[in-house]
Amino acid sequence: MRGLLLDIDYSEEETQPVTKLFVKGEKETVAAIDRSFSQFFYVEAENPRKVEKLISMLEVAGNGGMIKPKSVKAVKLSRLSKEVEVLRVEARHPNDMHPLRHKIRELAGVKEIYGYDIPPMRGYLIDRQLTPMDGVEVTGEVEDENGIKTITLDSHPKKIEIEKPKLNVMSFDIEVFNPTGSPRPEKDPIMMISLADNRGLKKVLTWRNLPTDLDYVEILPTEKDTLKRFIELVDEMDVDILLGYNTDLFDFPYIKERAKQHRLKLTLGRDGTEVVTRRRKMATATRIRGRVHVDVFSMVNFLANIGNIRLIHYTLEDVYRHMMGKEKPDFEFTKFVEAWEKGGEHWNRLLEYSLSDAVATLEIGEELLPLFVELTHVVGQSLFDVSRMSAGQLVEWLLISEAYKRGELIPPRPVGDEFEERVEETFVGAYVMEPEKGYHENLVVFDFRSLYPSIIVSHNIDPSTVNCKCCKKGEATVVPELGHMICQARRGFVPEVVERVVKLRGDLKAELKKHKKGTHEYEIANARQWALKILANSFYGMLGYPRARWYSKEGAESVTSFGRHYIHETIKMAGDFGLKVCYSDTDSLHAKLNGKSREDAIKFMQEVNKNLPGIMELELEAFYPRGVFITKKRYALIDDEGRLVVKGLEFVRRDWAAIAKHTQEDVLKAILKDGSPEKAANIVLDATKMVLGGKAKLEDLIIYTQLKMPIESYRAIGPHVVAAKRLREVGHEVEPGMMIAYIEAKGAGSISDRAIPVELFKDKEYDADYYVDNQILPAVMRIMEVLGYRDADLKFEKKKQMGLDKFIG
DNA sequence: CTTACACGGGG
DNA sequence: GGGTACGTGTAAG
Repeated sequence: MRGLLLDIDYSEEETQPVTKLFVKGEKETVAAIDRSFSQFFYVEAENPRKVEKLISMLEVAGNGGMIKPKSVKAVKLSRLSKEVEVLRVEARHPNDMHPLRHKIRELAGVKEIYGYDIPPMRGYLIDRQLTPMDGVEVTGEVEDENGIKTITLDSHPKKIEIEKPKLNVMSFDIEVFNPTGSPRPEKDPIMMISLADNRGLKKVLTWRNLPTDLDYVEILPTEKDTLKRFIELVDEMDVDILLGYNTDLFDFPYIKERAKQHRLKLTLGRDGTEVVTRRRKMATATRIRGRVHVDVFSMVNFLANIGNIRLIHYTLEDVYRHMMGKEKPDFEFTKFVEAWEKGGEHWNRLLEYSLSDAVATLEIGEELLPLFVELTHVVGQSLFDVSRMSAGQLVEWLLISEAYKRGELIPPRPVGDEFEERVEETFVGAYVMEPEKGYHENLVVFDFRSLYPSIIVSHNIDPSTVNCKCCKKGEATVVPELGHMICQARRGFVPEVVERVVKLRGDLKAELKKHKKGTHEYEIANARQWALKILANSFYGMLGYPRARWYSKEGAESVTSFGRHYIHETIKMAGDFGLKVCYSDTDSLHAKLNGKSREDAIKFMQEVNKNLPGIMELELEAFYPRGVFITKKRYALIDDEGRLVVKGLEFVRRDWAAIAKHTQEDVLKAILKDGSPEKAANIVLDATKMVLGGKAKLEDLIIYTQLKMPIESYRAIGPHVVAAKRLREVGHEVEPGMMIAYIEAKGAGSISDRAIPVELFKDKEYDADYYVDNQILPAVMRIMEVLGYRDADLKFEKKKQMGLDKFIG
């Protein structure tokens, strides 16, 4: 059978490890079963022959029996490009890997062990050279099992070229009952589940029978039936990719708990299996066998981390506005209970809002999936994994795969002292210019994104080439300022891979010109070149990341040293051309047009590019009509479409009062949208006047902070802890996870002493000074002070009015 | 001054 | 698979 390798899964059947490939063919999706893969690692030893003998006789007690290696044999590989003979040890079972490695580590003469920290699924893909989301051919015996056709492989699956089938993409979203502020999965039901797919399906499943005229609403008898219907629809629609927004951290864990309460198995798997949630300390991810669960938020977050999307907040609403240029309805989470209980127009709006979340998630997902599918192709790991990886992890898995192909040993991930030592190692990073603080108009931003990959390639920077022993004096390249010697006799592994990525991208950019924008071919080639660009730009970060396998402090600092050299040159050229550079960070250059036209700016860029060596290229990021620069790494810009680009200012969060958040937002808009710092100053004055005059609405003063532990566990008694105690005193049930909503009251004592839960605030007087001095002013002052305002200028006081009017003209 | 705790996305 | 998420903010102590 030939088809698309949608996903891969590893499990155990009667203690035998089994790898399952889910292959989407023209007619159906099958599970191909491979029982032939064994995990392995390599042992480097002083005397390989002797150690080989020791290993072959090895027996370790563990896993309820005696563990023996499946096989051991000597092979010739390379380590940092130098040939080395090592022993390949295969394990009968993945669980044997750990005890075997530890026992072997203790054998006399063993120097290092490689490749033990590659999980079976990933190792399988690398060893078999398969690419998920790409063509595969499987052969073997067919049988039906659990409702899915199964093929027991009789040979290794083969990577092939295929016409890509259209995938069934569905998005979903849940709304949950939240009477205590934050919903408690053990108690609070799921009110509704919305679904949208790429074939026009739009549905809201709910179990509350309130009048509504919305035709996409399907009413079910109970919450359990609603969940069952969701599972049924996923199966019926034969979903390949299931999308959600923050579903890893919220929806799936929540649904799982609700299903547990109802003793319902969440059998979303294509083979009828339950979803598997891997709960890790900080991240959880839910896997659905035979389908790919993609959390759109994690893709968005990835693009935010690499600087491709820059927003103040990454809510679905904000991301949708930014990416699709459309508004979606909003619904206050504090109004959920009322809508659920009382129905009416609120109920209709809640249903609409819920569906709009699923629709927006689908649209954003469809926009981003091509990129992540291409990353999957290049990196060679599953879409499920790739969509959740950081840029550094992507590069690392690409390198692991490339290393394996070349017979290069995979360095272990650094642990313990090695990691600690690396953290201690600091080096001079990129050049960041002190910005010309304040408000500017007519800005152009260039970036040098390909700077670091070009440096790595053209200067051959690799863990093995910095200060190598092989080059004679005069042969190696000398790094500016640092004096490191870079080997020129031997090509490094990292630059070789970077070069391949960069070259592939160059080819694609040429191919792109052959296609018309908007055609399928163009979109695919464009996603692919984008993927390659992201990867190329991530190698440097990896070199300097203490947890990276191919870490090289000397390599990383050599890259930044060359980088500083080039950016300084470019800044100088911009100045000579007549642009006024007001900020620069690493590989970017922000300049005022300074009377020049946009065309002139582009001419300048072309001029620079003419004189740059190799693949190095200065690119136009965008023109920005207005901007305000605050400090290094903190600035805000507005583009031609009126979109705000905010860097380093996103410090107003839910544990801040709404009045502070709104004032900060309004201030930024006044400065950037209206170009009026004066208007911004007046906004702050009005806000402080209102608060000091006792006129603020209580709901704008509420601070939401989550109680993360039982009250007794707190050593530092913060305001939300005191507020929670007060709630408990009047008989409320207080438990970890609850959102505490409180207001600061006027009076004596610390902030904590005066934190009153909203429910108990009643006729109390709020602490106006706190809201002005600790909420509004800190939120806006960073911005306002670079515009020449002091906090006293923005705090409404009667006696100062006269002077201030004069000041702001 | 150091230490403790919370934020993000979701509802 | 496994893990030290991660960088930055306020208030308590």
